[in-house]
Amino acid sequence: MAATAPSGGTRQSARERILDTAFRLFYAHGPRGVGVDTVIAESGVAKATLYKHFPRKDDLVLAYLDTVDQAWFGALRAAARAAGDEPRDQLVGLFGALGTACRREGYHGCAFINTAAESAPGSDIHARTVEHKTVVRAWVTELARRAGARDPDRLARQLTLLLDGGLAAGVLDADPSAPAEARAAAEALVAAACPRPTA
Amino acid sequence: MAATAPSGGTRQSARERILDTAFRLFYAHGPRGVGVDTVIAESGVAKATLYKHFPRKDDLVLAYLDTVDQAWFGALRAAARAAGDEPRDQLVGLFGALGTACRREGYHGCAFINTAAESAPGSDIHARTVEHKTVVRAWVTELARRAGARDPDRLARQLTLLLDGGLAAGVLDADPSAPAEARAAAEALVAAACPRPTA
DNA sequence: AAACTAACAGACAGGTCTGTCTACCAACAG
DNA sequence: CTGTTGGTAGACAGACCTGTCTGTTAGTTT
Repeated sequence: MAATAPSGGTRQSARERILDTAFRLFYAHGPRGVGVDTVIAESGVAKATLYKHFPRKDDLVLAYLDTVDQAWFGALRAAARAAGDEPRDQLVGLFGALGTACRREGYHGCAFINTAAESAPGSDIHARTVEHKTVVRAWVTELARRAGARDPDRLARQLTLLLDGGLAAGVLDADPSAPAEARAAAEALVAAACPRPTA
Repeated sequence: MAATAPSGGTRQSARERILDTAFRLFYAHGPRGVGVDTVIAESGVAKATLYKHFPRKDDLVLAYLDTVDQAWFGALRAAARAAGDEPRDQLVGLFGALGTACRREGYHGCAFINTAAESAPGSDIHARTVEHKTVVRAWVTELARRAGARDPDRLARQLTLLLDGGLAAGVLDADPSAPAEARAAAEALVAAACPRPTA
């Protein structure tokens, strides 16, 4: 999801260099589109070192997904908090993270959707992508509940659909109107689903 | 996007067999996840024959995208028509295609989003996926205009975001609640965007 | 009958992929 | 001084990838 790579000012350990490089390359080309040799070359690490930290390439992909999960979920929470204390406002505010991500150089849609598209449905990697979406939706559901939504599950599903739509559109083109319209639609849906205006 | 493969009852030509097989395999595993040899083996065709009809693998992928485009766009139009003559109802009705696709065996999300995720942004293939989404959105925009929407572009953008969200969710899991909620959200958005109720 | 067309069958080249292995080096702890 | 830890450098195996090439077979047209 086009989040910032974890940066380190000081000299990084081999593990960190591998993860940073993998993050950058995997997000840009998809895990399947990047060979282990490329990660090795660009991170300036020995092959044995990479395979010591990540015995199989899939382990590296899972670590990459964990990194993205933290970054993106963090961005969503930050955007929600920035919208104020009212859960109702936060439900709309979290779409700010979408706009921020979309404007970032090299934005290429949702890392989880993109990775899920190229992984087998039963695999560990696919399961991890599903898990991420489940956790995010659970968080939105809780927010919807606190916002007094008539049916929090329903509102959360609708909002995450919009969010995923905005992210999915990002893999095609990074048109900034998508996040803006997603936010506007979210406002309408929240207004329709929460009985009494909080203010 | 999980549309039906073109079927032929009689003996198919080599070209048709190649396209049908490519459709099935590419949709299930992604174009990059299927080797030309596999397409050859499963379609029972000689290698020279495949390369005669499709000089490069990319040509086969483009033909695959054309097939999906026809099938999915056709399904959208059919679902819209099935909802009646009122453009307003058609805007909601087109989401029926999402539910139908989602319930199909082997449903795996949107072929265009999935393919775009694994293709380079400047490539022919990527351009074709963008073109498809553009055409669909233009069609929805026209529908929104005929429905008397205050801002047809805006409503179309919001509805296609929902549609893409529903399709993107399909690559994670084929939960049938997603299409249902997408449709419900579409109803709310259409109601909010079209000034006077038609009836 | 002869020529042409479409397809089949499969070897082959040249490249890339993952993952394993050997050998070496530098820092540091006891 | 010696053993351990963490890293570098790169050869190697075995599989798979795309795309080309040779040769054969069957049906159709002239």
